[in-house]
Amino acid sequence: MANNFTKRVFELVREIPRGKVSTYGEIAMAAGKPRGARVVGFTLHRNDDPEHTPCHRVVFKDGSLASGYVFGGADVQREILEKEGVVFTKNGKVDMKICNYLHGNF
DNA sequence: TGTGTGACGATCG
DNA sequence: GCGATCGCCACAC
Repeated sequence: MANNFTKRVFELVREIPRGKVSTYGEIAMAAGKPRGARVVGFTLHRNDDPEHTPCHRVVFKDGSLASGYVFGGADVQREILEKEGVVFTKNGKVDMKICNYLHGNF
């Protein structure tokens, strides 16, 4: 992690409790770059500290799971999240109303 | 130092 | 409602 921004991203992701998720956009906003959602994704892709960086808890703003999930695939990611208590809708997306950790946390 | 790229997100047609 | 396009910004080369 070179910048404070990147550092903040990992810090925030690590801060997500079990059974909760967050979005790239929310993390980017919380890290100080409201339009840096893309950078968040790219940063997590680099994944400096996979041991303490639960990137499976980071999803799209609409609740969709990230593409190219490195831990095994979108199906595995959904399974892990369900196991942790994250609620999924019948659309196969995360219920952001319940599980969005940073929702209204600004 | 400059250019290209991408785990996003919003807007346009 | 869905696909295509643009903008954004850190990082790799």
